[in-house]
Amino acid sequence: MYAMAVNVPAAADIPASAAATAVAMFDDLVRYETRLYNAVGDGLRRRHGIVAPQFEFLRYIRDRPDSRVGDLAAAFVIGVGATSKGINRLESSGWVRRVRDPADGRSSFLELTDAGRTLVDAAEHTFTEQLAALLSDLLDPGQLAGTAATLALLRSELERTDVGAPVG
Amino acid sequence: MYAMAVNVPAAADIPASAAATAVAMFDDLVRYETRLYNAVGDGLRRRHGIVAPQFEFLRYIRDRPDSRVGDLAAAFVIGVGATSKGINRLESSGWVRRVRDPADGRSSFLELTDAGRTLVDAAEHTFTEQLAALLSDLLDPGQLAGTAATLALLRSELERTDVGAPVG
DNA sequence: CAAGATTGATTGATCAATCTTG
DNA sequence: CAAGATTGATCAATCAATCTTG
Repeated sequence: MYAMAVNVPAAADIPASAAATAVAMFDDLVRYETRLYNAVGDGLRRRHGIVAPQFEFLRYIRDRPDSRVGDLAAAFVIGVGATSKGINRLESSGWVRRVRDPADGRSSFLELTDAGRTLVDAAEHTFTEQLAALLSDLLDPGQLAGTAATLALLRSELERTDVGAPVG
Repeated sequence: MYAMAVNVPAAADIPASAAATAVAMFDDLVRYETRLYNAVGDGLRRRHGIVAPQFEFLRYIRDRPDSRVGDLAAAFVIGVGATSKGINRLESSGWVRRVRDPADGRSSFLELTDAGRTLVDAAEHTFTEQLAALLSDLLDPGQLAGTAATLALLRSELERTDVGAPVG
């Protein structure tokens, strides 16, 4: 039913050294994330002409009205400079608008244009479909939920302690 | 004993939609990987003057004698051009040598210099220590092993089907 | 002066084209 | 011509400096 499902290791399979497991997991995590991100990005580029970070920007802006450049930078763990330039490109393409905050002239609210909204809604179908094929179909629900919960925990720990944040 | 350990979700906690879980997991996976990679890289840069990809290159070459540029590109899922330039930088720094393959003049074997070996051995201590602090200490052994096994499975599936490979 | 964002300079990654050797 | 690698052009991320507003 689920392709290549693997069982949770029994106690005997747990390596003596947690550090060695952590090093191996780091490697698997990084290479898996790279390939998965590439694969999803390939599909988005082929079908919609945008790359993965652009899709993520558009979706974030769609789902969080009144978000600003700094909000995106924090969410995606990249510098505000890179974020500002990314928004420039989305604005040039006609998918995003900057709207000056009347209450604080230093920053702008970001909002989608009609074209941007149409695009992100279409791209989201591709995105979800691909993740289902590349992820859900390979794991049984328990594995998926368990791994998702662990990653969410690890992520929240690094966010809470502000580890791994970019410079500026 | 283990900080913030989380239990494997019970059946009732499993969301109805696997696709929604996959989308959420993708987000946690990508942001966690970004922060973890940044954090590890920060430590390596501060203590040893190298960035994370450089450490990974050096360790790969140390552990796999007679490896070539194409081998590293495949292992790290980046283009051969980027790999070649990365090796140029490591060679300029005096940590890596290219040795022409006598049996095939098109490619070179990569090997560490003495300085490179000293560096990677020292950096590996930092690397392992940081991963222990950022990863092992947050999870109980079962969680760690289970998540590691799942990530290894997912990675091997993408590698087997050559999904998410770079262009050139 | 602090906060938010933008800009400019450098570095690094990607892609395509090229070079060399099998 | 194919395989392996390098080079050059372009694009994007980073970091630092600057600008503007609170």
